Amino acid sequence: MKKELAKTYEPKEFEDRIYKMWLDGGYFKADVNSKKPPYSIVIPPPNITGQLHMGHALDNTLQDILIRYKRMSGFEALWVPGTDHASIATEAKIVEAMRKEGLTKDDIGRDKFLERAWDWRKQYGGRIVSQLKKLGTSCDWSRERFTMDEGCSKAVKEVFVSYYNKGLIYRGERIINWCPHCLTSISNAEVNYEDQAGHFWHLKYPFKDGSGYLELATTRPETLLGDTAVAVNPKDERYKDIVGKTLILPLVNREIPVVADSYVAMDFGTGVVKITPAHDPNDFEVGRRHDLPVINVLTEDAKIVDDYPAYAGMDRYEARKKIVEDLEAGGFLAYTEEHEHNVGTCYRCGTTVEPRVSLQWFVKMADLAKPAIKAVESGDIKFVPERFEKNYFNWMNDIRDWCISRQLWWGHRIPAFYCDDCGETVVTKEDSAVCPKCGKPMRQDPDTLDTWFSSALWPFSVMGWPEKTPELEKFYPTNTLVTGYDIITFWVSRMIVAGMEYMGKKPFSTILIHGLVRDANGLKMSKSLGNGIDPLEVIDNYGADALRFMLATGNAPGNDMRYIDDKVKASRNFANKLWNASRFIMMNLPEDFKSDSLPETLAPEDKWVVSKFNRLAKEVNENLDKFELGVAVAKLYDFIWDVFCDWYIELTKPRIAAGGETALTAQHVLVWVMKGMLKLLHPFMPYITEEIWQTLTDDGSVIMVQPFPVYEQRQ
RNA sequence: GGAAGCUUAGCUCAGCUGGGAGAGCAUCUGCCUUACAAGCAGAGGGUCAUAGGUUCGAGCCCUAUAGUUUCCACCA
Repeated sequence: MKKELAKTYEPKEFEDRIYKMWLDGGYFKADVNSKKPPYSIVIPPPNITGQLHMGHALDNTLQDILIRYKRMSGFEALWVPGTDHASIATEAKIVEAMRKEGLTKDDIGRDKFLERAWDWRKQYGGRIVSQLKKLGTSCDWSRERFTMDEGCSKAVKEVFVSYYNKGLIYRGERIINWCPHCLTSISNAEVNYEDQAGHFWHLKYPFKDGSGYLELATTRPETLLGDTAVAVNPKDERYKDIVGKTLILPLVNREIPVVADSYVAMDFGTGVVKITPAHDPNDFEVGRRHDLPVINVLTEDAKIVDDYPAYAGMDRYEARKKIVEDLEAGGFLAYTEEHEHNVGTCYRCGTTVEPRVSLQWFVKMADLAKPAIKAVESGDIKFVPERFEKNYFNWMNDIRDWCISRQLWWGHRIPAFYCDDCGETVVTKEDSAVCPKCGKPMRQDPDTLDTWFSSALWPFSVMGWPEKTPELEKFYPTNTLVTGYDIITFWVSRMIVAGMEYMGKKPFSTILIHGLVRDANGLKMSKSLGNGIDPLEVIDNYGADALRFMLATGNAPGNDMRYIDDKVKASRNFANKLWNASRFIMMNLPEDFKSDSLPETLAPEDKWVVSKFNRLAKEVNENLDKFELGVAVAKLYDFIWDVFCDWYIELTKPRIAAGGETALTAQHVLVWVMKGMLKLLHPFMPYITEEIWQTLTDDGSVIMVQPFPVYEQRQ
């Protein structure tokens, strides 16, 4: 007696059971010694602070479809999972938790802080992993990695030291983006610009010789305190005579020169710019060209420094208000106009960033970028869809040096050591250093590295680099990277750079780019809007298969999609249809039915459905090979519902009722096509196909390791 | 300032290298027909944004325009 399928499709009844069966069976594990051709994917590591959201669900569904397809198609398929330590995000969580206890970082010190952070990671870092499992992801969990585990940390040190020795990393005093809330530097990739309504204050700076005023405009009057010059364009006839004259800085009474610099646009504002080298990137450059002093007027949390008693301790906006009042009172304010301008904000916390001069570590990008650009230009690495190449080239061709030091404790500590006695610097993989000049113990740089520094090494650090491992040998370069377009500059570009530099090989062949999952109104899902849909809730309501199917349907690579509940419902209904079709077949099979192949003689409708199926199998393979997952899934839907259920099954009913030879033939064809459909559908809907397969075959076989149908021609 | 995407049925979207205008949901009609009402049979509904062009033939290729979204750069 065959096993029976439950009367109704209840995914909750079997999804967890099946996932456990796969895990216990070791079906997700990849074998480095396999003779099969390799196919590998490394997961974009989710933040340990994260909870599974729709973006993860989409990203990982696509990866799982590919990896299951390849695994069934005879490849040794490896999908390496892992998580990212997410330095800023995690540190912010810990700091916030401590704040509730009335503690600060300085109160408890670095070691205790890190203890807390690791505890936190132990407690919550696995959360997202177990959530990923609910989706049905067939990652090789025995190879799970963490960007701060021993191996990845070793890779980070190795790269840092080697970059340094090659002269590709330097430390220098530069103007960087500073987040006054996170209290750390951030790279220019981590700054988001947004339009904000503001003002344009026209100020009058008096000449020292009493010959009147020079009018200029600014959006940030509070930085006036740090002005060390005023600039005009050298070609500007209006101001030819005043270059070289001296002005008296209002409120401060500092003497500052008028300099000529081509950076100044003649047709904007009054054609006169106040120069504040410490608080504006362009002014910083002008200052360097004219050898101007750099006067910092803001503290790290963006308050006025003590040097200006009238404003000391005020935050930048408070100071702005007061300074404008004082300027007006002193007769230095000509007039004010409304002005919309772009303001940089921290991508983590949204605080307006403050350009700040400080000592930081940088990676020199220009030379490193060249092979990375070439790898894409030559077609060695392909973006799907292709148009995202432009995005990439745009960023890479105009690449700036990458500020990699962060004033944070959670992360990879910079392996640089300083001698307080003689100022010597040593960069080493060792945990401590002794000054080679004066023999004294050295002090390690307190800063940590940008999170993306370790992520950039991910494709090879997870495979054991810098050791020479069989994993690298077998599975590097990886085949496909699946990620969102929002992360091309942060992550994709830097992985290509690191891969080319350290492996001498691209990190992956194809980059499959997907879009965002938006809410039903087309808005970005976000915590602050509260419009996020929890994938776990959806799975609870409709099953993981329905969610996966929905995410793969009606969506072309690189395009955003909307989450609409009805779409999941439609997917669930489809699963239900398949469920019932298989029930129909099973309840109409004879007791001792055995079937491995098609009968010799087929009725016309049998031939028709078989030929339709073969064509489907061929096309699904082709579509998957071209990453047209949405097209493949639509064809499966159409075949299963329309061709198979609505037509073929209906045609078999009278034959089954008639019994005899014609019934037996129909039964064989029904089973043969059903098994083929299940296999084709398995990468998309792994649970239901496994459940039906095991009930139908009842021989202990597992669908996830069955050969994927290619073009099953009858002999 | 530079670049890209999108505009197809009431709604959400597919449509691969140019030759049939499609799906789901919604609407309307009739069905609880023992696989499935999470369903079945059927119906209505589109100058494929606009204007030109290439072609035997254009939703698809080219040019321009409009609306919309996004990315990059950033001028005080």
